Amino acid sequence: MKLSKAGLGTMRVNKLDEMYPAQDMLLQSGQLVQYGTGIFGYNNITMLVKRNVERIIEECLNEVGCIEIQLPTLQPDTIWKKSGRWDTYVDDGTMLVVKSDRGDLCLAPTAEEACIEFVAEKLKSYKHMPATVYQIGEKYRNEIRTRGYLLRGRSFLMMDAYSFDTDLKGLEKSYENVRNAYIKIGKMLGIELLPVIANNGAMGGKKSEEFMLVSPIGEDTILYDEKRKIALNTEVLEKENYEEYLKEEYGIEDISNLKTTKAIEVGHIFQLGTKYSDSMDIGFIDKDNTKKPYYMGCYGIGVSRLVAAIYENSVIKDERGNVTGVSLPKEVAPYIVQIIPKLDNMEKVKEAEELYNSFEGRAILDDRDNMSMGAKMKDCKILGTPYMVILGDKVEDGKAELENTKTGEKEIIEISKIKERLFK
RNA sequence: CGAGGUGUGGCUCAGUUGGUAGAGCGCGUGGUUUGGGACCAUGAGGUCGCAGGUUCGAUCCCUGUCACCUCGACCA
Repeated sequence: MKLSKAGLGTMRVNKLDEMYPAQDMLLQSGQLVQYGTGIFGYNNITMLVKRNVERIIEECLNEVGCIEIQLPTLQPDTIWKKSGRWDTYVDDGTMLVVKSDRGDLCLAPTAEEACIEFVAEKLKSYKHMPATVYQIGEKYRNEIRTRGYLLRGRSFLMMDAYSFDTDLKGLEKSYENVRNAYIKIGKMLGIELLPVIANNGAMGGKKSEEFMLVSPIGEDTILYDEKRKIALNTEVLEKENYEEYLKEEYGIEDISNLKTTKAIEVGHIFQLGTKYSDSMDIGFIDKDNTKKPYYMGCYGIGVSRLVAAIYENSVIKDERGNVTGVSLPKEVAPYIVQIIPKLDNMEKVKEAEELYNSFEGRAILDDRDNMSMGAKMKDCKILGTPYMVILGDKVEDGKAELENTKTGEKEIIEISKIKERLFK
């Protein structure tokens, strides 16, 4: 991307939101555009970060045998009335209802009903299971209280997966399978996604864990011990018989000496059991030729929330603690390097152009004139590009200064070796 | 839905004890600049959220309304 043609508008930012500096910066620099409470448009870079996150999630789920599908976002009230959740969600205000002359519809807040209808015609026999399907799509919830820009909006991108098994044992296996994929997703994203024991009450069913990113801006409070690999959401303690729940489902007896930490919930996985199969009366034919309910699991990842969390987790500060920008993890950064040539030096401009081309779309060339080098360096950090290459008078031809924007480390390197260095 | 707060140019905000508005940044033009947010000159851009009321006159006072933000119950 050439910045002179990017139409990014102003990048200089004023005083930033103390709680969510990274997202305020995105808004002020035009990388996010707000349309209303909890409703945002994405500019090029934020959109591409989101797409990279999607791609990583897809790869990890595909690897463990999940099948990607696409369910409708606009859904008829009929399937929701079948499960009994229409009235619940309409009454509590989370459901965005669309009235039409052909009946009521909703902008789906989640898709258990749609998914079970989807598989009902396909997973007819025990021979067709286990099966896990997933989709990545926009979800809508008329949140009574939105919060933290993309962290909780009324419209958000969510990956939702649903597993179908013939019995509880199978469900436990499918659950474990997706759980492992989630852990890998965290690794691939370059962040630590921590499995945290959650209250299973909300969706019904047995086991339930949340995947959290430890962060001071998190809404949730967790109890955590890194060595013993125990983490649980404090809301579990509000549960009746929580000791029994922890022991039976997770084999945990001792929860003393856990330290308290704030965390952002980016994923949640549930063993639903037969709840929806029963309420909607949908199932399969088992070996003994009788109809039985599916054992179902459901698994979510808030993709847009994850994007927000990654940004907030990537802020860089100056000595005085002021936020000066972000440095995205290489794993999700759409542009890995930002090239800043001294424009009145034709040799440097030529070198910059060649380097830019060699990155085949993964680099930003700052070719804006009438702007100081220093200003461009600041802008690099506002866009979140992980590396900066400066081609100026201070280095001889054929060499450049390479800076890691996260650590601030700088080195003089031969231009021909930059690409290799960044992709190793 | 309960409690608080804020609406003034693209962004951050001043201001008018009531006489229809300013700054910095950004944007346009000409020129000088070019290594961690340079400068000079010049220009464009606002029915002061919206609707009523009081007043000779309202962006300012009153009432209503809408939008947005923060805190509670809900959630990826």
